[in-house]
Amino acid sequence: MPKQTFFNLPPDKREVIEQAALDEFAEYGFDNSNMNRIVSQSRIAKGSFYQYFEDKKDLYFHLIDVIVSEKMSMLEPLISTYERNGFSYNFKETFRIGLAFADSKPKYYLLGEDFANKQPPFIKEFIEKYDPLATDVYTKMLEYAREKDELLEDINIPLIASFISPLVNETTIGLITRAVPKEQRDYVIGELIGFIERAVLKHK
Amino acid sequence: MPKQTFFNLPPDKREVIEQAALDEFAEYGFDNSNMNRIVSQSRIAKGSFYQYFEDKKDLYFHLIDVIVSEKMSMLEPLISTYERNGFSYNFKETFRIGLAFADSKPKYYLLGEDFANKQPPFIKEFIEKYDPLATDVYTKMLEYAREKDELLEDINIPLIASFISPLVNETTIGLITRAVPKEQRDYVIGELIGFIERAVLKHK
DNA sequence: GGGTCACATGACTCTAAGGTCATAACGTAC
DNA sequence: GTACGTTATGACCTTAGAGTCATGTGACCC
Repeated sequence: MPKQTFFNLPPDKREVIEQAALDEFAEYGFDNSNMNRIVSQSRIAKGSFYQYFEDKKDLYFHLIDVIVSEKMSMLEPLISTYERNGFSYNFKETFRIGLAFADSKPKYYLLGEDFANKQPPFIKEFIEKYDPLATDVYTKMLEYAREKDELLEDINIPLIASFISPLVNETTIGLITRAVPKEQRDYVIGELIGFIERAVLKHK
Repeated sequence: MPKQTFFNLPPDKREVIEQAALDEFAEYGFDNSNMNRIVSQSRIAKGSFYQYFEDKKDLYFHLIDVIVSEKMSMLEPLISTYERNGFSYNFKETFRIGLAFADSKPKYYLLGEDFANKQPPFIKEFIEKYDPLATDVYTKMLEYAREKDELLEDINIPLIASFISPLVNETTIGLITRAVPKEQRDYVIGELIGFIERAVLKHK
């Protein structure tokens, strides 16, 4: 939590600081962010900063709070009508609003996704090198399925492969890091497979 | 690329170094890893290390190379039979092998997912705080769909919500960071929605 | 047994960057 | 206009940790 001093500041000054921090974190991620840059962008002295916040982490968490609550307040009106509408509508609208939010504040999104994501410079090389490998496997799989006429008609193979890839990755990581026991794990895998099959295969 | 010196080393010495580096990166991630720990775990002098590798990054990339090629060599026999088998079999087997790989070398996986992932200490607090929010939205959506009898019978709502969440996130990030133009974007979103709907909704 | 080459060593250097502190400026009250 | 609380300042401190270098060791050759 920022110190009281921060909340005593005139709003526009606060915003300048938040904006500078946002720019920094969105560009460099937490680990590679730099307090000197943040402070000079904010046009405040370093000492001042430490009168507002405990430390760098405090600032970061504060930003996340701001972002999450802004996003939630954009979504809330819709969420409160979920009950009245069909799944497709709800999903589409939620996605649309989420995307609109991300568009209007791309940096918010980048920051919010920082951990789930990559810091700039050298990670890029990396992604470019290895990412294709992962989706390639699914692409192949889908192509053969098409040859065998198992696939639904208008499946865009590379695109769908790019959907499957993170799904499988996240699930795998979840299973490993949470040390899910064997049976439960088989269950999760079964569900995931069912999920994907329903989405891409013809129904018998 | 590691220097020639590294490849001249007796294999077991090389492996000790690789193992130490792996442990370190898997536990701390690249940014928070520490050369002194790696070096002392490897039981070599720091100076020696820098006779083997250009720098820390060089080591990291080397490990990734090792991992990717090991994983690929585990998958290759299967991939070469994709053509002969059905999608379900291919998918299941690929997943199974991937998971077996991850299980046998959990650290490989953690390292490979490092960027796509979170470093230990303080990120955990974070995830615990905010992650539920995201899947919650989908959970709600699915619950209402069930009430309306739109949902397929044996959908495990929280689990499926946990599948949807990374899917949407990754796609959103992709759209934003790659600055995909409007029409193409609508197309991607449409495909994603179709994908999910086929996987969770009853067919009309 | 000395010369050469490849590898080994760890104390040391160097720098980046987070965080501090003594002091100044400002505002409000009396 | 003096006193007190609050906010501002930036030079400075401190530490962590990546990377270096001068020197040592040992294998092999002639």
